[in-house]
Amino acid sequence: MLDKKYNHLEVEKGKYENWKEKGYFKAGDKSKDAFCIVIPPPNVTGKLHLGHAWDTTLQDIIIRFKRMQGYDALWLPGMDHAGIATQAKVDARLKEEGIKPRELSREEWLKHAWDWKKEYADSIHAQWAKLGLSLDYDRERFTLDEGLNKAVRKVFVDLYNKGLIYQGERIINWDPVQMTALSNEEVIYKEDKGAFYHIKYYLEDKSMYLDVATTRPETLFGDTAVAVNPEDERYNHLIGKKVILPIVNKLIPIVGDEHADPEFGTGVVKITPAHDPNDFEVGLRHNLERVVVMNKDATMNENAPGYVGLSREECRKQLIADLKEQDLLINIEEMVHSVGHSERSDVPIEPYLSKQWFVKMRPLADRVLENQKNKDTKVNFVPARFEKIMNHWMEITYDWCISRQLWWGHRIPAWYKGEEVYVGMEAPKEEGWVQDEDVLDTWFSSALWPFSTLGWPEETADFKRFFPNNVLVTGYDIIPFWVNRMTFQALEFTDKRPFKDCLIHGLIRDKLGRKMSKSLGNGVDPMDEINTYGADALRFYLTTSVASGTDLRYDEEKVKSTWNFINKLWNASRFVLMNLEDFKEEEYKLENLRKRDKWIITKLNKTIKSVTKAMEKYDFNIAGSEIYNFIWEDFCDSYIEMAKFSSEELGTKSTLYYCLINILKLMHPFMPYVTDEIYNTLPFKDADNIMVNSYPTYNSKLIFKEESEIVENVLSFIRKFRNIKAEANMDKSLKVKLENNNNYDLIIKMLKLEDSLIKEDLNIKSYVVEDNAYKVTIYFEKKETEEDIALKNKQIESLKQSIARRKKLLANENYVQKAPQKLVEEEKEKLKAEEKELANLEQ
RNA sequence: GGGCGAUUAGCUCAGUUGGUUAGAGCACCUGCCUUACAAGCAGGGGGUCACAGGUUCGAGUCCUAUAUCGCCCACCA
Repeated sequence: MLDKKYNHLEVEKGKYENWKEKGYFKAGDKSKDAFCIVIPPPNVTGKLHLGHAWDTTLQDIIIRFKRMQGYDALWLPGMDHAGIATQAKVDARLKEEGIKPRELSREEWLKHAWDWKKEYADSIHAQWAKLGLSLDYDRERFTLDEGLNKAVRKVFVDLYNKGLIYQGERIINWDPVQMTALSNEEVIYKEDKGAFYHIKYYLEDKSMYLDVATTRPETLFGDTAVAVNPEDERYNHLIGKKVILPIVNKLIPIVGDEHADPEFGTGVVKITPAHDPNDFEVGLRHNLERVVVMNKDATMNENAPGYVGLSREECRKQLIADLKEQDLLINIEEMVHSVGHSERSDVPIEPYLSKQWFVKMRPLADRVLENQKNKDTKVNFVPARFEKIMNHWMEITYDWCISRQLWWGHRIPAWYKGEEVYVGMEAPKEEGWVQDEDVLDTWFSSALWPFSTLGWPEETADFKRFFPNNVLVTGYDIIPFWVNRMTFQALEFTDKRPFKDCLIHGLIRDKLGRKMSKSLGNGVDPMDEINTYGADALRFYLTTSVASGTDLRYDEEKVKSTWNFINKLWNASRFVLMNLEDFKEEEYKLENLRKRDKWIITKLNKTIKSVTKAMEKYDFNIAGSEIYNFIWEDFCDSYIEMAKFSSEELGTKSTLYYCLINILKLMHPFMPYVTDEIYNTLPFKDADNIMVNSYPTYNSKLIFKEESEIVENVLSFIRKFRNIKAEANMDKSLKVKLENNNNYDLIIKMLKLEDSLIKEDLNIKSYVVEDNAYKVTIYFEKKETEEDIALKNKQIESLKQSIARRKKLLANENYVQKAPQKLVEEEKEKLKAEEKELANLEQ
């Protein structure tokens, strides 16, 4: 028998290990239809946060649901090496230990990194277990696995051979702390206080100067021109002349270029092709020299004589002082502008001319856009509006910088020998080839995740069976980084979408709507919440509180109230089990049922139908509230109360059993632990474990319309009676007269009316409670007070208003003609009922 | 500058293809220790659905405009 109170710590203890041991999480039954989800691999950089808990629980719910429905459901786990993020953390730890990371050899450093990975992988495994995730660990992958490595190399080589990967000197986003290139997606723009520095660029003959405004004066050493707009009549006559580059005192040309916007700044712009992407383009058009003026750590190099070795910031300060001294500074105009920062190291990125590897995006993106037009092969976003984010990105896309000057990642499969370049799966056999030092962007391997984890490029059984995946679950913030890239890589390499559906959720915020962050200290550790309220409560709260795609404000109070709900389920189960103590399997028959039994069976079947429908559509908040209402209101508050009066009958016992086992199954995907616990205490069961059991199916034979209506009437009558009794503040001395009908007994019992009180010879009539088939006259021995009369008048008034409204509506010919007939009929009936009630009250 | 979302009860959120007296949880008020559960039971109060128009017999829901908040993308010499 269950304990008196639900204790999540007791319930959840040991269960996960048991499930794992029994092999319930393993896929591979070929007699069933396949269903597959791959987990968005968490980074091996830290603890899982509430967002992970939300994301993975959604997947676990889907996979448990599908497994119960009889699919061969594979949920494939794995983790991401998270190149730059992990390297930054490993470096930080080494520094704490007094080791300078860059002074280690690559091999030595990698040893530390793999130690780190192991440590964090262990911790992630422990957290997954706490959450109860039914992952198939036999198929777990890591992005640096040999298999995935092979997939990465194959994709790189193939794209290279197709001309879709190239090496080139471009302006890229440079992180001067991590000293690596970044993709545009890894740059976060922030509003920073800055200034427009207006500097005098004198004409060669010193007859006049141009007012050049810049936010980055320190790049002046790399200026190889100034540009004006050819249409700008203030300056266009100067095109072709030369100006003296301040401080450096070398001559640079004035060029005419569209890039200079006459409306912006002073209309004159300095051109630094090696330190600005737009200037780079201008430089190409005018064949300008590119002068790199900084080192990789963003200190000034030898091209900034007199400033060599200074940091960007120091150089700017010094340069401004020097310009001032030489009367070359006009003024400083303070302003706020947005500056790109590195996502990981949070320092301002430096646009930097550098030789890197790029993916040519246009053809790949076009293929995605084309595919999204075909409803049979497109990725279906849920909610659908998120498709626009992907499509927009595909429309404006630019080439993807994929090389990173890091150690932690997939080494680029390119080898050099003098000027020669070799790109291939393996190193060239001959002597003298040196492999590219760089690694690939983390997202390059993540983009292959839905198929590389299944064994691709080999034609493995798993790949054939489980690809495309059925659904991918992730937050909307990851669409540009990941969903987009998985989509074009899958189309390019498998000719298929990576997954049929893409379920999008939002971000977790704190109670005040702020993002959870370390700096605000408002983060919540899901493991703490699990200890306090249990994984089941956390899971149900996270997945049923908001509609898909919207952010969730985390509110601990609600987790608490979810705990109460589980306690309610727990106690209802206790009641059922107490009544099933001697119940035997052969006695379990849905026969000789009372109306009340048929009513709850009907309700349950309707609930099964609507919950299943909601689950199929990933509407977990709807599924959740459907089950919640069924359990609490229908089953506990109504049925159990009625069942108490017939609990000795086999029909009622069977109904209790039928309801409980189906409730447990409906709840199982959300609350695996507590449902497993209760399922195991049933007197007899239909499977070894609830999670491998069949999901409830709607049975139209168990819809008892007539009996249900009668019970509905009884219940609504009971509600009405209690309502009037409470409103009129009647005490226990009330007397009733009950007229009519079949469920007389049930009503008396439910309302706890004693037979002795039912008399017809009382003298003061107060209220007649009437509801379709039933009628009760309530008498009570005290006289009507003024309050009673006022209340009665109030009721009469509101009834009159309602009647008037209905009459008006029914008098509207348009309504009667155009509205569904059923609605009109209902209106008419309600009107009749109200008129009758009014007549009673006015007696 | 372009796009997306939000705006519903004191708070957090639902609200299916428009169907006519808008729901839940928490909070609040009243009465109950009714042996499954007081972490509960019974009952109750509380909303001109941001705002202004429009379509319709009928609008929280569809259309147009506005406001406030949030997010994404682009630009920012």
